Amino acid sequence: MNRRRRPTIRDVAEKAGVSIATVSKYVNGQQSFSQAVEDKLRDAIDALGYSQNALARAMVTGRTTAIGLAVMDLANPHYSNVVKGANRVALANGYNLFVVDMEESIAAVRPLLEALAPRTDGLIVSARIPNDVTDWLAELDKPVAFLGQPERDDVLTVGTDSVQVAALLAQYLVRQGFKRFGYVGYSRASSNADRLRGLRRVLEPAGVELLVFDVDEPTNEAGERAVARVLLRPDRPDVIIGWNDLVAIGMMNEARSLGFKVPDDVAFAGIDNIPISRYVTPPLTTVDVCSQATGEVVMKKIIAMIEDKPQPTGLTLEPALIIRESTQRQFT
Amino acid sequence: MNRRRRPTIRDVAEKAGVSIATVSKYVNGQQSFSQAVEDKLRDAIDALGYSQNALARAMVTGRTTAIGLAVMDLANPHYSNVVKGANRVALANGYNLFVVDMEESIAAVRPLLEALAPRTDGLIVSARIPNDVTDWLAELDKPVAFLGQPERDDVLTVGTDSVQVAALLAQYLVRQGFKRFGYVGYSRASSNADRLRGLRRVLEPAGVELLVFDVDEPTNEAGERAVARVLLRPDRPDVIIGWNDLVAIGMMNEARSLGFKVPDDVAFAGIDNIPISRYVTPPLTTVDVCSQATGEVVMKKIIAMIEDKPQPTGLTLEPALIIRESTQRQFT
DNA sequence: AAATTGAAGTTAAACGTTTTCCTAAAAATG
DNA sequence: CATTTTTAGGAAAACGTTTAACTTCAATTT
Repeated sequence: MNRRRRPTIRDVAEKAGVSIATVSKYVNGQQSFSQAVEDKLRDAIDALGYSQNALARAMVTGRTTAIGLAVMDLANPHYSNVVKGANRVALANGYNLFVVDMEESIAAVRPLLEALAPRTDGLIVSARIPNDVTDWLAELDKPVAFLGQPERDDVLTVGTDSVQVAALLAQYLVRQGFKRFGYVGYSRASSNADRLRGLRRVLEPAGVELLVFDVDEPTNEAGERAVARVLLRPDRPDVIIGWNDLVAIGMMNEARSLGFKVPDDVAFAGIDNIPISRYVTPPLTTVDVCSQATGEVVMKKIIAMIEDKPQPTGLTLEPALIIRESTQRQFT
Repeated sequence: MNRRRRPTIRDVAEKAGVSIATVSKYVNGQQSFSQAVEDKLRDAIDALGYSQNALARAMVTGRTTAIGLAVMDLANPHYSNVVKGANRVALANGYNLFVVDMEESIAAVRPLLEALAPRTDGLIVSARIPNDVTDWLAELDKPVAFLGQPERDDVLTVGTDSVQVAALLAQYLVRQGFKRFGYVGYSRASSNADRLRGLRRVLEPAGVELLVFDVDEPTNEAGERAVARVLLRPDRPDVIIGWNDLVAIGMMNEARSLGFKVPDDVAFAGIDNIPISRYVTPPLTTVDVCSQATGEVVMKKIIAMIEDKPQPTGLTLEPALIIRESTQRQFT
C-alpha cells in the first residue's frame, strides 16, 4: 500500500504562508479575508486536495454532525423504510446518518452502540434492547431515541402502538366475518405480547377463537416453515395473521403451493405494509405502521434535541388499515 | 438537556489514584498489574461507567476499526444483502460497519464520502460514481473498494460481470424459444450499457429482435408505469427483461392486471435474485448476482488490505441463472 | 491630529486518547 | 550481599482540529 498521509491543515497553512488558525477560519467561512490571503488559501487547498478531518474536528467541537441508527435487520424492508425516512431528514438538516445492522442479535448490541456513541451526536435504536443497555444509553451525554419501544418518560420514543395495530386489524377481520383466527407471532420480540393483547381485546368480546403459534425468526422462510402446522389442525383457522408481512407472505405462498385457495380456504394478513405486499398474489392485507414517517419524525425530533430545542418524550403515530385481496372473502 | 459529560480516562485515573497512562494500558490489556491497582481500576471504571472514546483513540492510533459502505439505495434488497454479507464478515473480524445511503443521488456522493473517509479504515462504494470522485478516492490514504464497477487496475473491484450476466439470461431465453425480446433498462446506471452489450452479443447471432426501453428509477413503481408502453406495441415482445427484479416484478404485476397471462402471453425475467422474487406470482426467473457473497468477499479483501496483506485488485464472481415459472412457457 | 473602533491574522490551549521513553522498586543472578 | 535484569507505573508528546484572547494596522470619529 502506497499510503500517502492525508494533507492536514498544517500543510495548507505552510503552503499558503499563513497560520493554521486562518486556514481553519477560512474553511469554516468564519471571517472575511484579504484578496491575497483568500487566493493563496484557495490555491493551496486544491493543490493539496485538502479536506477537513472530521474526527479531529469532532474532538474539539464535541459535535460530529452525524447521527447513528441501529436497526434489527436491514434485510427487512420495514427497517429499510425507516432508514429512508430518517436519512432524508438528516441530509436535509446537514447531518450524516450512519446505519448499523445488529443482525437480530440483541446480545451484540452493547458494543455496537458503544462504538457508535462517541462518533455521533445522537442515537436512534430501532429495537427492544435489554434494560441495562437502555439505562446506559439514557445516562449518555447524547440524545437517544427508541423506535418500537413502549413509551418511557426519560427517553424519546416514536412509533405506532402495537396494541392498537393488532386491534385495528382484528376489528376489520371480525367485521368481515372471520370466525377462527390464527396468529403466528414472534415471541422473541417483546412487542409480541402487546400485539396479542390487542388481538384478544377485540376477539374475546366478539367470541371468536384465537390459536397462537410462533416463529423463530421474522422472515419469509420462517413463515413458509410455520404454516403447515397451522393448516393441518382439525380446527383450522379461516384467517391467519402473521407477525409481519414477511412472515405472512411466506405463509401465504406455502399455503397456496399446498393447494389452499387464498382467501377462500384461508385468508392471510400481515403487519408493516412493506412495499412488496402489494405485489404478491393475492395482494396482502396489512396494517401500515408508518415506517418511513417514523424515520422522518424521529430524526426531526432528535435533531431538535441536539440543537437544544426541548421536545416531548413520546410520540405515537396512527396506524392505518390497508385492505387488499388476501382477506376479501365472500361469506355466504 | 441534562447533558452529563462522559467520564474520561482522566476521571478514571483520578478516582483510582493512578496515571492516565496506566488506565490506558489497563483498558487495552497491554500489561500486567498489581492486584491493588487492578482492583481500583476495575472499580473506578464501572463506578463511572467509563468506556473508551473511539474518536480520541482513532486520532492517535490512526485506526478506527470501522469500515464505511456507501450504497445507492438501501430500499433495494440487492443492496440489503450486500450489506448483510459485509456486516457479518466485518463483525467477525472485529470491525464495525457503517452504512450510508446515497439515495440514488450521484451528485451528493462526494460530501458523503468526505464525511465518511476520516471515520473509517476503509471504504466500500457500491455504485458507479463520477470519475473525479473515483480519482479522489484512489488517492486517499485508505483502502477503497468498488462494487458493480468495471475492473480498474488501481482499485479493488468485486462483483459479477454485467455483460456475462445479461448474456447468460439471454442464452437461456433464446434456447427456450422466445423470439421477440424486450429490455427495460435503467440508462442512468452505467452498467446498463454492459448489459445491453451482453444481450446483443447473444441475440444478434440468434437472429432475434431486441426492443429497448428505459425506466427512470429502478423500482417496482417504475416498472409498473413502464410496462404498458412495451405491451401495447404492435410487435409486442414475448419476453421482457427488467433492469432488475424490482422493475421486473412491477412490470409483471401490471401486465397481469392488464389481463395478460404470464408467461403464456408474455414472459418476464429480472436480474439480481432478490429474496422476494421467489414469492411473486409467477415466481420470477432471474440471474443471481451473488449479492451476499459480494459483500462478504469485498469485506474480506478490504480487511486484508487494511491489515497490509497485499491483494489482487479485481475479483469477478460467477453469476447463476435462476429458472422459475415466469419464463416457463410451453412452445408448440 | 489624537483617540477610538474595527478588521485581519496570530498564538496557544484544549479535546481524550496512545505510546515512547523514563524511573524506581522488586526480583533474579552471581 | 552486590549487581544485573525485570516489572509496574508515570511524564509528556503527539494526533488534527477549533477558539478565546491577543496583536497589528488601517479606517473612522471627535
